Amino acid sequence: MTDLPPRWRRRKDARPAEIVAAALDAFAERGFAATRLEDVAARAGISKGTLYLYFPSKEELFKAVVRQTLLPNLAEAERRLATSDMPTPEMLSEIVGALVAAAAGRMGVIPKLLIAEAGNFPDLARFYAEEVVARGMRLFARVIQRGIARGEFRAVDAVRAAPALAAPILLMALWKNALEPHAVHPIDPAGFFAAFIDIVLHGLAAETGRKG
Amino acid sequence: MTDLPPRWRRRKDARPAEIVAAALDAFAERGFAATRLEDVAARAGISKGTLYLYFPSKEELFKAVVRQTLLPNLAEAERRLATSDMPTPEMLSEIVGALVAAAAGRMGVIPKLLIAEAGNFPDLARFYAEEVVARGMRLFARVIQRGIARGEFRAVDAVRAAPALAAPILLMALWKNALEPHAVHPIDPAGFFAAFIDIVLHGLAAETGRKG
DNA sequence: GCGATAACTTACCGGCCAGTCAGTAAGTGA
DNA sequence: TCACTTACTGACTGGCCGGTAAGTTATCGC
Repeated sequence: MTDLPPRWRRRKDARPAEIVAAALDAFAERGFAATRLEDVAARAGISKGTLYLYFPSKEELFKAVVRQTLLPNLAEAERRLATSDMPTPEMLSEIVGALVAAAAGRMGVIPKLLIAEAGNFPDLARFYAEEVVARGMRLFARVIQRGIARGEFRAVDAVRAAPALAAPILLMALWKNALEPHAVHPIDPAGFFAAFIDIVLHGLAAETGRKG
Repeated sequence: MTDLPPRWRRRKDARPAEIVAAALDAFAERGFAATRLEDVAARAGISKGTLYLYFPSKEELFKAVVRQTLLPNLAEAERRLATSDMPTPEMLSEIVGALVAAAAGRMGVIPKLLIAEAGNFPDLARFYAEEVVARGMRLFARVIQRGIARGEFRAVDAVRAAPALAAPILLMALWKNALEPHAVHPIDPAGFFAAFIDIVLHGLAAETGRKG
């Protein structure tokens, strides 16, 4: 008679990742404070009580979302940093291009969340500032240095120029994940990146006999 | 005997501006959702009830904060756009420099608030996207066009390059108003801007007999 | 099958805070 | 100085939501 499918299943292993994914979606839409844990639970196909079996509080869930979304991209960036003999302009273009693309996607909501909640989660803000932003800046500075050392770039101040490479990533992350859904005029990520990298590479290029 | 100062004074004219200023501070620290109207009232030196005499709801107060903080800067930007015969590189440097400086100051919290709350205030988000972002992009595109027309810049795609000029403004606004308070490594706004504008101006400069 | 276990649900609690309103006292003007 | 207006106060409330715990049911070992 009652061979209906069970009302729920035990899936202890899969839950945490599903909850984190659901929470990322929910936070992306409404922000941390405004999303109800009941909504997160519903998106994950569970009840609120179950959520508390896996995460002790809303705050800890938030931290898990940030860490788990960020770490794969951090690892990927590190991997890319691995030695490569390609010319520095191409290398720079590849690294920044990959990050701009990632920022235009799902990962881009993380900066948005962190910026919004920095005041309420100082430890997370410091983690992000040091482990992500500062690390990224060092990476960019090293790439520029490499170009200078190899005679491909002018002798600019690499440390001060590094944020200029981070800026388009941030712009793309926030535009795609906050304003564009409400805007009339879209930005084409590929076109924007092409124009940006064109200017930067021309701007950094070693001079070959011009005014100076 | 009781010549104490009065417990409060009637200051109908001054209240709204004071409340908006207090709210901007409070929102800047904790974000919109997490700030209590009682805190805003205390900062403004009034009671919560008084606040409701001037603003019908927390949402309307938020909108007033955004509009009143933004409009003076918009007007200033428009004014700067006014005809000027200086060379385009200098003009570009002045316009972007002024905006980067403004972003590093008080006005910078507005992008932060809007980005965080875009999902919850679609009309504000659209207003900002169209009236501020899109307008700024058009301004930058026009400046680049001007440089090209006068033979000072290479023939780049002005519309696609425009966001590259907006990016450092955004970076500065969010860095100063969200992450820097929790970070160890500061960014020097002037140094950053100098490096950025150096690269961009070199990158846009008309070619004078080099490889191509 | 048949407990035993633990993954999951549901109903509930308590604190917090936006928003209200009756009352109070600063100002006004005659 | 006194009657009147109104800017302002502050105690209160109603609903919302993070968090909890008692109860229910899938699953697994025997």
